[in-house]
Amino acid sequence: MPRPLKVTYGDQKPPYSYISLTAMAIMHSPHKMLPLSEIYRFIMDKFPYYRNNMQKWQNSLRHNLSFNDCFIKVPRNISKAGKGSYWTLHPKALGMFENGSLLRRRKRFRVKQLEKDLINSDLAAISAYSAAAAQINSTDPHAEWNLTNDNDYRTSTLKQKQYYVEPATVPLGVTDLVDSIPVRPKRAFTIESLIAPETSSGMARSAVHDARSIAQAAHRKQVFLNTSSRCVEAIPDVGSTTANLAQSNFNQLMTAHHQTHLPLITHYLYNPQHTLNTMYIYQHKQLHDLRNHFNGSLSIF
DNA sequence: AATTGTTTAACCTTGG
DNA sequence: CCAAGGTTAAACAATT
Repeated sequence: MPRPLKVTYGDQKPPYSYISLTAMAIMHSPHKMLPLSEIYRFIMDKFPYYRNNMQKWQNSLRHNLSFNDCFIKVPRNISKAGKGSYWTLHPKALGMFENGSLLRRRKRFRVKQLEKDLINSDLAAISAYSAAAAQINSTDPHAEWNLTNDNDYRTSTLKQKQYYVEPATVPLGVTDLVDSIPVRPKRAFTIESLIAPETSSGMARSAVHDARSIAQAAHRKQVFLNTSSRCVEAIPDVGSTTANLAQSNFNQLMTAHHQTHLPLITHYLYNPQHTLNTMYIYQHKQLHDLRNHFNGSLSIF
């Protein structure tokens, strides 16, 4: 769990860009995604400077959210409460400040239009799932999954939520899939940790982790093959590329994944390093509901 | 009506 | 210096 920022700047303008501030807010949140109002709140809580001239800097911040590819807008149909979407970081944008400066990045983070389109189609699909699930069942049997009122970075911890429903209530195989999602090594989004270079032992470990990930991905693939007929049909399209994905051939991944029409799930199947776990969980709940409702047939795909 | 999001455009700042 | 990154302003659409 990210440790709280202890440095205060009083009335001084903190030496962070809006992008940094926003990323900090997101990374400190329990689900690594926040609605706009919570981003505001984080910044104002941590940096008194931003308790003034709110119209001005909030306008700037919104500009940054829209303008920069590193921020992804995640639809919020999971519950009707609240307005606006959630904002999260593009998984590949985490190295944005690797030069150590939180004021100015070495290079703007950009994604190609193709990838943007693919992400957007994912998100649209999530919306569709959410809408369908909401229609199916307005009284949510798994309300504890809702993100509503659970954005508070001050009180929440990651362990507080049982993200995974009890095994008995989950279709066989899917639990395995979810449980095997690798937990990202924790790295607090603080000045110190961002400036600090990766240790050599950390590098070595990540190589090991990489190798293990490939095996895990293969296992997950098998599990998933066993759980969804649609997947059986879809996966052959991408089977030949899976071995290479640890080399992070992301375009290949995205293309393959797009063909499967299984938004985000394939991110995890084939890219164990993927960091949008909150999005996955979000999606998974919808899948779960739909799976139950359609009694396994999942014609919605 | 207020909030949220998108876009354009000018200006300022910084690193190379 | 200058190109790229960052800030600010502003108009406007969309959503609730």
